[in-house]
Amino acid sequence: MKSILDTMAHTPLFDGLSQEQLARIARIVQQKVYQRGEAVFWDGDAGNGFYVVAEGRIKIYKTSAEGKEQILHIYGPGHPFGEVPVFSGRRFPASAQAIEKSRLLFFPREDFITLISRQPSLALNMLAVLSMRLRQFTVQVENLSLKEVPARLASYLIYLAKEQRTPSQVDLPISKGQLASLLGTIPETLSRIFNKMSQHGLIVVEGSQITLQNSQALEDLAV
Amino acid sequence: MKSILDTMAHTPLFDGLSQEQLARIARIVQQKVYQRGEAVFWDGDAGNGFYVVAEGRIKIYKTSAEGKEQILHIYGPGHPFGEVPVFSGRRFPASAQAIEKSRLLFFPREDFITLISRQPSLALNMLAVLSMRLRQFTVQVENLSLKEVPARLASYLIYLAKEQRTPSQVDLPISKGQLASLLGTIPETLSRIFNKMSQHGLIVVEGSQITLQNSQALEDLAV
DNA sequence: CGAAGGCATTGACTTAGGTCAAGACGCCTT
DNA sequence: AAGGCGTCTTGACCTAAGTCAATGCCTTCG
Repeated sequence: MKSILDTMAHTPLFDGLSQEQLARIARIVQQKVYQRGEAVFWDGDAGNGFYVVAEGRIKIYKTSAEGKEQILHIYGPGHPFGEVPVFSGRRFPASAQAIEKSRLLFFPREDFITLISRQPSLALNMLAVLSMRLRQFTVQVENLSLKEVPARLASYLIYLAKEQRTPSQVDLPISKGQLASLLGTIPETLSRIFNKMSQHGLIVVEGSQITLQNSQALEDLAV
Repeated sequence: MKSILDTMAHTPLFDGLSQEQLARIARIVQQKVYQRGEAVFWDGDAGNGFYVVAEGRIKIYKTSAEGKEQILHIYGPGHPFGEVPVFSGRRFPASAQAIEKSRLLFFPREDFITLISRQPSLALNMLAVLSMRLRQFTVQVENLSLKEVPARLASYLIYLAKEQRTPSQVDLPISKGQLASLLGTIPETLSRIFNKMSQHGLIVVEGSQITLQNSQALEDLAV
């Protein structure tokens, strides 16, 4: 198991800080382990600090009154989340849950704000993190509003292939049900689209292993 | 016409800064006027600074390959926009256009980063701005994915009533066509829903003036 | 004053994708 | 090996909302 310092060293948020500075920040960190399915916080909770994933995977999501769920992000090791209340003074705008057993670092609000006031580069790193997330939200809104489900799936597969550095073979990091929720649809629809893409020779699906047979056609579909 | 300093004094981004600090920031500002319909920047452009609306109204939006448009935000006086490239180092993730004749303040990237490194409270203000925007995006994703169009419209009317401090009378700040694009739908659909809400006695529509006849029912609709 | 262009509305029709219900397929436990 | 549970798939059906086309209406401008 990695140490706190080791995890922090691999988190972009702390890039460019000296060992000494890292050590100072590490002193304010609390560590906590969450079991698969356990809630980290709920939409509307007061937040008194933010988290960084050390191990495992966390989903950030919204739920409708009827119980339908929309996943906003899935974060793995090195990703911070839950910072919005730290800087806005408002409550969490979404819920967070461990989708597998996870170890998290928790940074208390007050201490972190003190640190950031004294470390301009830490402030700039955090600004970069939030900016990248805003970027990502514009893509999600674009997908939900301007693209149909097959295009969203194609985009996601291409994105995965890039991220996993395997141009023609990807491994779904989440269940198909969760993927449906991430793409803003339901399992039945997703299943039918996987089926249709397979029939058209775009992909081969074997459980969570997807082979991309025709990347060009997928790119075209994703527009 | 308000002075640069006067505009800055009414921008939350600069809250808590002394007159002296404001004056120092004002020195790096450039001013520019945009005519109705004129583009401020395009999705994908390189950004070398961000903007604050001094007068007028700016829409931030995404366009699909087929020309459909999704509005992400509409910003009026005092609102900053276009900061993402400043901190992420990437290009603009969306386009910006003046929806009426507008005067903007432009803050060049390099100068502003220098300032922020020396002014922790300015950094924290900017973090608050970005955090509020993230909050707002979670709401937009929730609306697009988990709510139907009537619920989105009801939410928007309630939001307007609060913002305009007129509990039962609101004035649409944008055309109905633009409103459709903001809500993730098309003018025809929006028109029909206005019609249906009127028939059910929820509202009375007279051009851009909407009277809320039954706020409770609207709240229920908005879920 | 009258033409013209943009915006909004209305109607008829189509369709993507959601709902509901029934199986199928692992895969873990006993 | 058998049972059972959760996940995924398939089919039949429905509906919200998009498309296309026509018309009305208002503002602006020659």
